[in-house]
Amino acid sequence: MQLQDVLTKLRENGYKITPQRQEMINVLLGEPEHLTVEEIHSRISHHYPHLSLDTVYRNVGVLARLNVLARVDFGDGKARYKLLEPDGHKHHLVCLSCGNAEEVNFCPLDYMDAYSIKEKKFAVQRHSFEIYGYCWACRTKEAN
Amino acid sequence: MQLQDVLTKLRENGYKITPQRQEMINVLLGEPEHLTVEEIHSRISHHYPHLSLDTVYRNVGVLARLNVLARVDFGDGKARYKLLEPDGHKHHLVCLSCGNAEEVNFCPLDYMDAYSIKEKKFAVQRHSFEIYGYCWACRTKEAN
DNA sequence: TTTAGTGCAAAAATTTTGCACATAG
DNA sequence: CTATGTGCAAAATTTTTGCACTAAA
Repeated sequence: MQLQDVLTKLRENGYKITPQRQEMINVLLGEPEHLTVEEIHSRISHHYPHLSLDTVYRNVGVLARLNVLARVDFGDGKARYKLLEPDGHKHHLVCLSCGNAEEVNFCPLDYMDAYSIKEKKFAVQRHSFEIYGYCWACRTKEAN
Repeated sequence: MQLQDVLTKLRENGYKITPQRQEMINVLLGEPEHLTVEEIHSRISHHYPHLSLDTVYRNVGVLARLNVLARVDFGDGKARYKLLEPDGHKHHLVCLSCGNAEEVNFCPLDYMDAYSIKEKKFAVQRHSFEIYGYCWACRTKEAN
């Protein structure tokens, strides 16, 4: 997900581009880890002291609803956020009978803790994720 | 993940098999959705009134740490839990240079909201998830 | 019999919300 | 100029914890 995509999404949905939001987007761009609200807040307040936690809470909410951020739970009580993977790749439900493929709105990389990958110093290039099974049409056809 | 696997994991780690835990496991077995603590509690307290929320909280914690349950965040403030997919399938970091494949401790199906799949009445048979890139060994070799 | 588990109640922690003022478009 | 956003403070909600008692192994 790129800067322009985020700004466009905000504008298209009637949200304003405030300095606070720009700061948040700047932090999230190019951040490979999932960040808590506090982490986002603290990285900004260094050089931009006039930012409240409340605002960060409100804006991660906005951005998550706009499908800009993935919200993930790593088991401590805090929600964590990361920019979604760029569009332009999709995953599918693939029917083993008719071969039809329906898009699925989920990319594993958005929800995976990148820690193990990073620790192994593995440089990710691409990934595959497909679900195979039988679609409703084929299942009812076969039943006759 | 099957009943026997759960019981074994508990025993092997010195946890006791209490009626409360058995009730919880029964609810989770054969439940395709991710349940909140309250949902688990309420499904049990119908026929087993002597179960406190605290106990459910404690036990989802235990089971998640034992890698029996996946803990997922769907965006409302509540943690949700589901039994992990059965072992016996693994996903990998595959090196595009040397072809080595390292196991990765993450299965997308555990963390995916099954709602869209269910709505489409798609019957899942299997799935693939692999991450491709370059391992550290190959990356340093090439740099020479 | 010993160690772990449970229920109760209270506390902690994160997240949400109401309101008055500020500001982007 | 108008509608949305922000900061502050207070509130709501989920989750955790201390303690005495119970129960599994």
